[in-house]
Formats: sequence, C-alpha cells, structure tokens
Amino acid sequence: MSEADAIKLFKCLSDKSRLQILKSLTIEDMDVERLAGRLDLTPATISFHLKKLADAGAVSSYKKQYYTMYSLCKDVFLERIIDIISEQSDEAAVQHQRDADYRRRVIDAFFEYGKLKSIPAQRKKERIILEEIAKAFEPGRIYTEREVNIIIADYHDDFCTLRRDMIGEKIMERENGTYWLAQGDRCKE
Amino acid sequence: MSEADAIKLFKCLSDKSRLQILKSLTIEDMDVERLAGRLDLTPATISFHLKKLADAGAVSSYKKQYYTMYSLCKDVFLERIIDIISEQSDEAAVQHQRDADYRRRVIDAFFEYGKLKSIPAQRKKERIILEEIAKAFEPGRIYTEREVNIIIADYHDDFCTLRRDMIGEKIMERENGTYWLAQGDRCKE
DNA sequence: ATACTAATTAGATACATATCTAATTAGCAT
DNA sequence: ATGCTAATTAGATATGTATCTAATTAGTAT
Repeated sequence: MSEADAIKLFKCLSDKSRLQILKSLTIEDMDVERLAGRLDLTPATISFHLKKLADAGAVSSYKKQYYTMYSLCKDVFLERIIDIISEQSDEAAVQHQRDADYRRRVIDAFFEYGKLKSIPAQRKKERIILEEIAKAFEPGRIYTEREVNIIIADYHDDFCTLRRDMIGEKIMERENGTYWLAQGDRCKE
Repeated sequence: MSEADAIKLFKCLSDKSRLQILKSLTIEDMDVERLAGRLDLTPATISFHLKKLADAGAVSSYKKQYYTMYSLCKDVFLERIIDIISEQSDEAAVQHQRDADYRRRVIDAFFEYGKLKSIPAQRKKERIILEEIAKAFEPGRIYTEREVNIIIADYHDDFCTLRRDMIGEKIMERENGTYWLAQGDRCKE
C-alpha cells in the first residue's frame, strides 16, 4: 500500500458518516437506500461516500435484483496501523539521507583543510561540528584533559570552548579531570 | 476508544504532513525545528500538527534543555483497524435495534387483529410484511399451491398477489406447482 | 416498448482545515 | 535581570469536502 493509498483509506475512516456506513456493513451487505435510512441522510450523500470508500478499496458492490448491494472488504482492515505507517521505510531512508546531506553541508561550511574556520553560533550546527570532532576520540578510552586539549586544538585554537561544549552537549563525559566519549544516542546518526 | 476518539486519530493519519511527522518519530524523538527542516514546513505549521497529534494521543512531549522533544505513542498504533471500527459493537446493536423497531412499526401499521389491512405499495414495506407472513410456514416443508393459498388467505383476501410476491421477493420458491420457504438470507434478520 | 425505481452525477453552499507570516510566550544562559 | 532562542498562538487565506436538491442514468418488470 502506497502512502497515497494509506492517506485515502484514513481519510475515509476519519468521517463519521463513512465510519457508520462501514459499521453497518459489518453487520451485513446493504443497498444505498437502506444505508440512507439508517444514517438519516439522502441516498445522494450515501452514494458520494460509497464512491470514496470504493475508491479506497474499503467496500465493493454487486447487483441483486433492483438493488446494488455494498459489502465490506474486510481484509483491508486487518492490518495494524503501525505497519501501514512504516511500510514505506524506503521513504524513511530518503529522509534520513536528507538529514545526512544537511550535516554534510554544515561540515563543509565550517571546516577547511581539516581545520575549523569558526565555531557555529547556532546550537544545532555546533552540535554537528562537535559530533564530527568527536570522531577523533576512541569510544571507551579514557583521556586526560591535556590529551583532550591537544586533540581538539588540531581543529581550532579555542579548545576550551569546544571541550566545555562537548560536555554541555553530553557528547563527552567528565569526572575528576578525566574525559571519555558518552555512550549515548550518537551512534544512531 | 470512543467513536469520537477514533475519528480524531484517523483524521490525524489522513494528512500527508502528519503522517510524515509520525514516520519521522518512528526513527527517533525530535524537536519542532528538526521536523520543520525534514518536512520543509515552518515551525508554526509543525506546532499546529503536533498539537492535533497530541490531542489524539498519537504523540507525547518532554523538555530537553532548549528543546521540546516529541515522541511517538507507539501503543496507539498497534491495534487493528477492524477492532477500532467494531469496538463499539453495542452501537451496532443499537442500530440493529433501530432496524427492528422500523419493522415493528411497519407491521403494526399494516396488521390489525392478526389480519393484513392492505398490501403496502412500497416494495421495502411489502417485503417486511411478506417476511412476517412467511413465519406461518415451516422451513423445509413442501406445500401445494392450495395449502399456500389457505395459509395466506388467513391474512388477506388477495392471496394471489401475496403468493406471487413471495416468489418475486424470493422468500418462497416454486416448482411444478409446489412451494417451500427459500433457505436464503432471511434467517439473518 | 413503457413505466417505474434505485443509483449516480451535477451544481450549489456552508463548514472545516492546512499553511503561511507576524506576534507572543516560555525557558535557558550569561 | 536581561537577552537569546525554541515554541506556540493569532490572524489571514485558500483549498477541500460533506451535504443537500435537482437532473440524469440504468436496470427491472409489466
């Protein structure tokens, strides 16, 4: 089911009249006039809704003497909502890629020849820069403040600010003058 | 979940922007601006949608330093659609009752002292009357035309019309001058 | 063939809503 | 306390849609 189909289906389900039509058809197949009677609406309105429901694959119809009988397409409703939402996970991948592109642009803008040209004023951008610098540290290893300063100084003279912000952004952790990479959620990126 | 709640939830799911917000939150918790960046919309619009999503119980939020982080309420999406629709099955029962009430009113209007006052002009009403008369026949048993006439004549003089319509409405079936109750869908009522 | 009736379509209307810009509120940091 | 920044709210607009009445189509029975 494509995203457009999912939206069509949910749009059908988000209207009181259509929900009641579906509920009615849960009981048994019905014709337009009977539904009109049950919902206290005109047959024209019922037709309008049934068309949408049919278009979304929620109902189907067949002729029976005078009447056009409508019946529920049960299989459509057996899925879990979460599965419908996350079905298009390649879409999610595309968005993830867009995030990566943004990070790349920020990094390209502030780094030059492996050096940091300036420290971003915007918190979000600085975080990206800090995460980039953090790659120079080994996960799990414990560093002295002096070691940290030296590594960061490779990127920018103001290693004090950067070191402090590493702690502030919880990218690194500190205790008794020793430093190490936080295990946190960085790995997701 | 009440019907109103279900409609609110489905309304949230029936918008492309909101679906993408939910998909994004599937990956990890995010703040308003990040979502705005991903969806290429203003933070105001994202706020607008998040409010609706929160109201529908689809997302929740918590503060993290500068930012208000939003996260998905996963449990809401684990249900099957069919369960949500038919959850209010007492509602369905109410509607079924309404149908029964209608039949009762029609029967009361056309029967008097066990006799049929007149034959309804409206097809739908006549069918109800015919189904009522059909109760006088035993399922499975085969009747001669004469037997059928006698039974129907108890209700109305014009047993010819009624007998013919029994066949026309497929309530009874006929072959070689013998009659019997159709097994069809009457039993549902 | 003709008349009847269920169903759909067309046109009109009123209400809902997705989005933006601009203004305001609220929370954090110096 | 003051200033910054994320977030929300307010106001405006344009699009979407649920419903009705009236007209049309289609299918059944006499």
